[in-house]
Amino acid sequence: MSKITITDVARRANVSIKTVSRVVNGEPNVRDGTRERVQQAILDLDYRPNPSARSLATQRSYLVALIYDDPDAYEAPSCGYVVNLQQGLLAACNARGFDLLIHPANYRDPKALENIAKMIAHARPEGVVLAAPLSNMPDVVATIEDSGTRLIRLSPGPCATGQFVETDDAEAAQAMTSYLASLGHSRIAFVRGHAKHAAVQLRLSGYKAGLRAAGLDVDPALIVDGDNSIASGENAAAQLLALEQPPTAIFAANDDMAAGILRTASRFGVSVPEQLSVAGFDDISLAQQIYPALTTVRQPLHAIAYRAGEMIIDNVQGAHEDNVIPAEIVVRESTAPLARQH
Amino acid sequence: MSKITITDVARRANVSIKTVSRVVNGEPNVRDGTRERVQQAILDLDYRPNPSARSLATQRSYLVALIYDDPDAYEAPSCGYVVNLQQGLLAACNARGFDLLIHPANYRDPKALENIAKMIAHARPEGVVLAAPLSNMPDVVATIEDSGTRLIRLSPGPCATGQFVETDDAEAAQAMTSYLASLGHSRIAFVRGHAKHAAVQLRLSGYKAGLRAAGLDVDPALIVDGDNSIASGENAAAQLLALEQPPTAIFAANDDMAAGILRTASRFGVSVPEQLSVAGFDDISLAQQIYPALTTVRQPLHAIAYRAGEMIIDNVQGAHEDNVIPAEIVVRESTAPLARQH
DNA sequence: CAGACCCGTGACAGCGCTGTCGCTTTTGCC
DNA sequence: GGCAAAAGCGACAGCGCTGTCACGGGTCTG
Repeated sequence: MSKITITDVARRANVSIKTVSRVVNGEPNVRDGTRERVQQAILDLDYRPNPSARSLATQRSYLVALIYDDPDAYEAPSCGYVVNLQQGLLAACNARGFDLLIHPANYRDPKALENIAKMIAHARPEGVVLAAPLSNMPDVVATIEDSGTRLIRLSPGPCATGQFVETDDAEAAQAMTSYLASLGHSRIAFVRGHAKHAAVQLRLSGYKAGLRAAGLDVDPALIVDGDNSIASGENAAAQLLALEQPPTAIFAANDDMAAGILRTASRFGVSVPEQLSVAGFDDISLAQQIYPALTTVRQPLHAIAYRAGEMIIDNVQGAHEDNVIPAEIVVRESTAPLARQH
Repeated sequence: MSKITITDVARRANVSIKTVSRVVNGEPNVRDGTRERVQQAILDLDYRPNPSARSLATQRSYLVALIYDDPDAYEAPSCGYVVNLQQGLLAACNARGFDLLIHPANYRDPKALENIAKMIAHARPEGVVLAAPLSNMPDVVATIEDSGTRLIRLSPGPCATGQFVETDDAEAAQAMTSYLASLGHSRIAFVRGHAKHAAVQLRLSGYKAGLRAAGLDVDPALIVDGDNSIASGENAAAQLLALEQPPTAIFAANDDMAAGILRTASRFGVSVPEQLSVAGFDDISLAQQIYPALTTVRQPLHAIAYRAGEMIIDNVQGAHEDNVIPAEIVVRESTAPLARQH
């Protein structure tokens, strides 16, 4: 329990506490010799500035809050999303002497907004990073903005105002579709996600763009709805596989649905990837745990969160293109070239 | 940006700031009328005490730190473990006006210990909750104890000293084994986990006790090693299924290995649960996502973490039995009564 | 070489809260 | 009714740090 204060250091280095403060904070106007003397004293005494005292004096909290949808709220929790964001943001915070506050919010809880407001009023973070899907919920956004706290939204979807960091979902979906087409598939189906998640629309249009780029037609029969759950993926696959001309590849707007597709394929006796290629989106941890491991799109969550942290702490505005972090296609076992066996 | 201070409240309620402080902290010796007047003023002004000022004055941080193994360090990240602990601890913290600091530590990083020490010296949490498997690493424990910070270990394994919270792994494993036996299985195999995780030993002895309780013999051929990874589960299952007299049920010491067993069974054309029952341990999110959904043992992680938080914040010692939280068997699709079909 | 200026440093007053102590009422009791 | 004890409340000094300002001495101008 380090009880060493700035006064102890000052005494040992034979300077005033203000000079110690200058050295600690890297302020100018300290002679090199003095600076070294102080630094030595700090080392000798193992002095650590008291964050509370500093906060009180500077009127700053040195805190960043991460608000995300409570994973419990999902049927199939995508903890990986949360943990990756935490790590990225934590990295940005720690590098700058900030601490991270995590705040899971269940948006179906009527008190969620109140809890957010309470947290902000209590801890007074200098900025809030709002993860998807909360990031495109107007009331959540409004609650945070009303508090006067800096807000960075993560993948808020189209028409977003204010500051945000995102991946280009449309581009990523297009790339995946192109990849599928490059494997020889021409009947590529798409399973849409929950309409509430704005990214879903972008993924759909990317899918369409990918088809067009490959010279393929968009067949409405090959586009079916899901709601992001595993179960909805199962249903969608059942619907698609029952088609007169079933697809040879299915691209799902998220990994959970892709997992559902895999399950249905297994039930139908359709082998993946031999008879059917399946691709997902998100690269949740499940993607590499299921069999066959899922080809999917990986969002650079760590990088996104890190960038958001930088924006808050370094108070940068950032050119728009700096805040679009490119996604990456991860090819695993669930996709393969079209077998010419008919 | 609430700039309301205790002085504003005092002025409005016509009392001294000290009395406001008394009301805020629920101290005695305030007349009911005065108390109400102050509370009304607090409400009117929407006053929130400044945590930094309070910390500075009380010499306390109102912080609890959760240190856990960086999920990135795993091949198959068990994010669910981390997220559940976070939530349980957060619940305990928030209920008491505490904040939570999360600190992922990669134990293979040589600077991990240094980082932990740095975090503690910087943020000065009032207590540290150390998650497994870090909780039974002597150097990690020593680092935290050296800092003089209160430490609560989670499932530290046998021979643990100091304060800890755990589930009775042996009892849970015994219960699962008994359950399997009650389904009619007599050839029940066990896949051990990574030797480093102390809980693994307990689970094995629970398995043996379960067999004995059911009047079954322990067959060494049915006990194989794994290392907690999916791949090791695959290998173990391959080994077991190749036996002259293969088991009709396999109980894996964790869910990842159980998932691997499922994969191998699928490759071998052995249907689960019809021809083979499979049980896991941990109830990670994967357990309900794979097909067939896994029968497993659920650690009450939320409750464990909540209890740890209580211990730190309320400074309770706690009778030993209060700190053993019972686990629960979750029956899903991967286990079924033994088919009498030979 | 005088005046203007900058550099390096320290004294001191807060930041918003709690702990201590002392003073004034009220309460309890014979 | 009188007195001790307890209750109710306020003044004030910190907690450890930073911001402001003042001051002495050196450097730069013309």
